[in-house]
Amino acid sequence: MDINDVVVGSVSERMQNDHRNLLSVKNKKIKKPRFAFQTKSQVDILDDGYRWRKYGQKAVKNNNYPRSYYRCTHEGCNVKKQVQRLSKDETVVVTTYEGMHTHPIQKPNDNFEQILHQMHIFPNPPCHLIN
DNA sequence: CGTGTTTGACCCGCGC
DNA sequence: GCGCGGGTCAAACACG
Repeated sequence: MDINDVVVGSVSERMQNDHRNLLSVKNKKIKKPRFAFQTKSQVDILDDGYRWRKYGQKAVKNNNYPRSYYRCTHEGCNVKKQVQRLSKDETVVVTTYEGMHTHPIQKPNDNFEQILHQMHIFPNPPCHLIN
């Protein structure tokens, strides 16, 4: 995919509450970092340099396309990510990262630098919505 | 043979 | 208490 296809914007639709997120919010102000962004790509496999292992796939309401759940395969790195495709626009893919990587990238990827750069630009769009 | 995907079952919180 | 929606597990399978 082309980096130019990355759409810089916040996710309009609110993501589901995470159990752990609710817990941490309840206990403290600690909120798990959650970065969501949309990409315009034919393929929903966005390789950002990390190794992802799919652990689930569920259908989404109001959406004909399923949502895929991925987890970082690195030991001790419990970063999760879910990829969802909009039924409205098949070419738009919503990618939501959960947690932060604490290890170097395992796979060189030129696009990743730029994607990371894009991600750094955004704060946490749905942050206030989650809390 | 090691690693990642598929896919139905399972679990849990919530609303009725 | 039960059903449902959403998230995860894990065994079987695919592929290099």
